[in-house]
Amino acid sequence: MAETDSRPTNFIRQIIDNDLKSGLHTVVQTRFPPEPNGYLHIGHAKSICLNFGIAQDYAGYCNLRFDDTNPEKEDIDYVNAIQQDVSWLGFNWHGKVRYSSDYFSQLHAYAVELISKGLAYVDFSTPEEVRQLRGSLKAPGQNSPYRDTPIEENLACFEKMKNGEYQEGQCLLRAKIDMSSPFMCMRDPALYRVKYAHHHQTGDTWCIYPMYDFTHCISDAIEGITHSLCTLEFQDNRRLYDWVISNITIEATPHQYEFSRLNLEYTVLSKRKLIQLVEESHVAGWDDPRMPTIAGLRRRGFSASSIVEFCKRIGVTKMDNLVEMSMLNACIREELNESAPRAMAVLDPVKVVIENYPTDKVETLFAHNHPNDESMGSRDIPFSREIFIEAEDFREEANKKFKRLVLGKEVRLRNAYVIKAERIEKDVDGNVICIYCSFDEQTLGKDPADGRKVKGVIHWVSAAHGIKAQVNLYDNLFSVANPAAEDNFLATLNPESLIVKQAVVEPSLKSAHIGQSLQFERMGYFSLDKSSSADNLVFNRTVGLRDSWTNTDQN
RNA sequence: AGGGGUAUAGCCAAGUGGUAAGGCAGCGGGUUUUGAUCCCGCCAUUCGGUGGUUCAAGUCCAUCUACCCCUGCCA
Repeated sequence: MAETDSRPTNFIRQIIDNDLKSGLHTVVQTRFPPEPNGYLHIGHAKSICLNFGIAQDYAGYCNLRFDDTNPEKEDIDYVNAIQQDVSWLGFNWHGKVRYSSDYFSQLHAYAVELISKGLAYVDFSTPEEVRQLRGSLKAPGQNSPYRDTPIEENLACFEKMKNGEYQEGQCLLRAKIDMSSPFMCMRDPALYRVKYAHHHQTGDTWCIYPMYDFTHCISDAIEGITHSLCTLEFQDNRRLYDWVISNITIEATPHQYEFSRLNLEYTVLSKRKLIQLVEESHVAGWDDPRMPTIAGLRRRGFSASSIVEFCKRIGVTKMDNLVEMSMLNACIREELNESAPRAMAVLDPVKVVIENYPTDKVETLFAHNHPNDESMGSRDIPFSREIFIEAEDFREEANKKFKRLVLGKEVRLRNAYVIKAERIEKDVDGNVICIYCSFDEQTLGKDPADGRKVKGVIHWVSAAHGIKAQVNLYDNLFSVANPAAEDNFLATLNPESLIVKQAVVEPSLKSAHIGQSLQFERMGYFSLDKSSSADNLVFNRTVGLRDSWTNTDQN
């Protein structure tokens, strides 16, 4: 298992340590609050690990709450998928699943309280007028003409809003705060808007829906959340969060703390962009193995523990960041190196005929399933006169740096004999279609008796016994490190993010199960795709092996 | 004079006045029937810049610079 031993330390945990020490809190309560408008991605995993991780380490609680205040963008399919992903990552939420919509009645009552206190009003300005009067970053805004409507009239109007007597966009409930505040979100922010939309939880009960800023803080307070953790872009909103809590009658005083969101090289992590990739079919779906979604990573072959480990390694700060993909890859490699059984698969087969090997002979060779772990057992591998090797493992001529098969030279067949390339056959285009070799029958399980050194080792599969399999090789979805910074991120999609190979794999792989991870020796780690069937194996490459040779200019 | 934030190695990130952790990447070397793994070693005289306080500053003060966020009836 890939796992660092120490507990994470970050500024949020330090705040909690202090709150516990000072007696401000005795129990820590957090929450993970996704909006069900898309699938969870690795950025959410960071937040999940932070919130649930804190609950675990401090013997507190973490709620799962769907922030479902905008029915137009949300869907029940997403709420189901999100629950699956959180569970798959290995976390258990406290009690039942919560929904902001559970609190619609209470939220409504708090809105009425604000109106009654003269702290909120119904504005009949058009969206355009509201925008005009808001002012700009440099200039203060101006009060709405509806700002001084008497309390009783506001109460009546809000009641009409709730009863469906106004059209969408005709009016909205606004907090009465300060139109000249340097915080734009404090310039009389919208609290409720009219929406005749069907809600996945509340159906058609409501035609007015509360805004995020009004809903989130109150939901936190209702649930007894002590530390409400969100990302940096909500820092300004914290003023509104605190304003609402301090102006309504509620006991709890949750506090919001912000950390930086995760940015990962060569991919995008914004819900909007991810939705676009799926809807415009640039990928095969939310669980396309190239997607940075939890579902995509899972199908790619990433384990939950490797994702949790990744989140542990990247830490939690307020610094903007762009994490290298190598960080994520290292987490899964480290784990799979220990846990994945080895096997041999030839992705680009070229035929090898061992001329001095008996025509009809079939030997059953033996191979360890793991080079450093005897407990993982062994398997049988058939060997015969005709085998397939990787096309790139043969060259007619090469310098001494090339430790594979070269015409006239020897190489070791993994788990088998040393062979020597004697001659080749080419097709009309000059492609090598068959390599004729001889083998040294004294070299099974031991070095040549005469002491000659054979440096290279290559993998192979018996031609008569190997089984066909589709192997999907994945590369970065985008060809630039930070696609989100591009004017048109779609223009930087990597056309070679998926390369499909018709491979030949050793027969033992017939018994692999869906989702199983394996190492194809010298090729990388692979996972059996969910589309696989007994007579149609499909493997996804999770990640390649670390390679200090093919990336140099040695070849 | 809009406001809110952030600057420690290629990337991530500890550090909370006492003399720069760790991980990823990279670079040497050893072992190896995976160019993998594993093992050994190297990788910030300096913390965005400049001043200042102090016996002592990445940590405190001043000032400058760069970058991110904020003008949805999205979250």
